[in-house]
Amino acid sequence: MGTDPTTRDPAAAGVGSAEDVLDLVRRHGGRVTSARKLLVHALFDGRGHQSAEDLAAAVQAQAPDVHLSTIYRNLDELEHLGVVTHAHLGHGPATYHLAAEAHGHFVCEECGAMVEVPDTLFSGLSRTARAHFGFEIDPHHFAVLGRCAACTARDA
Amino acid sequence: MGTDPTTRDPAAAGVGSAEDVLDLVRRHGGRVTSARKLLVHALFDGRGHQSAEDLAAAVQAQAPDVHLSTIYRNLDELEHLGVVTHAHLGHGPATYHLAAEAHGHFVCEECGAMVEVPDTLFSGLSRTARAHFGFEIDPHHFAVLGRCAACTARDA
DNA sequence: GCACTACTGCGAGCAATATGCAATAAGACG
DNA sequence: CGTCTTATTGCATATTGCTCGCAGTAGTGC
Repeated sequence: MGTDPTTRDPAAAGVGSAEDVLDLVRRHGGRVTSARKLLVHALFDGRGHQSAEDLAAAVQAQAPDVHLSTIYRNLDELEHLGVVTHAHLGHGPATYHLAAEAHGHFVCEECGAMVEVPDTLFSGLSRTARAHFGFEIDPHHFAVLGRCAACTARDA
Repeated sequence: MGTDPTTRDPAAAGVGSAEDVLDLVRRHGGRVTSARKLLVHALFDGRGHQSAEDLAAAVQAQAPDVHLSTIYRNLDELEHLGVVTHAHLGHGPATYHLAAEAHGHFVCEECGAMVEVPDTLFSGLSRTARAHFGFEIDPHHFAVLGRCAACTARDA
């Protein structure tokens, strides 16, 4: 991956809709269950940074007795398929989103504000990391902490 | 903070030895207990990235019934004093080290290898973050994930 | 020494996530 | 359409990393 915006699994590339994802699941020998269907739709609908619990709530709005562990298991599977990824934005729960929408995050340690950051911002770091350490960074998984503009101003 | 290498709390600056730390603790109205003394020594001795559990083990080698919760409480206090910081290098427990030795981390998602990264590597990102978002990054808290040279080579 | 209270050990509690198991239901096949 | 296979589920329970309340202990100023 690195800063390259394409997804890891070639089969997951070009997955543009919930139906595409479900097709992919089927092609991998998976079954399209109602829980899975609802979860995938929740991922496409509620575009953003949803925790497993958020997603569970969204799914349970349609099918109340889908269990949280089912959500975790399905997120796990979708992650293996390269369709979704999770990111850690702080000390709380992880947030899940479509892999195709991967981007970096800045999170304010003081107020918790979060900024979505285009990958291009990391290209310099990406280059030096590769040059100095042969390391291919993936700037999406962990947020970069710090202090947002507002808090920096207030503290000064 | 940002990429600035000095520590946040001016009182914690120039703390170069376990005794210095204990003095600082005393000056802040804290007591120098045996558990605390051992913990601070463990932090100075086992230079590196130790989890709370590691540190507990080191302390317990001398005083077997120091409880893990005491370790956590003391680490917390030392963190407030600006003497130590913790970093998250992956999905496991946090690692603690002296704040004066702050540095960035690259962690390989595949093999778990960790590279300590000088702050200078982040100066470009630091600049663009400030310029584009007014955001002062602290590149120490969360590791940057990715793939190390060995794994990148093997995968290719 | 003595009192005062920070600190400790302990056990319980918590949030986020994982897992073993028996019951269920996709979906391939006839 | 019925049957069979087995992926998937719901549930309960476990695990991990960390936090908290409490009653007892032990540093420190006097």
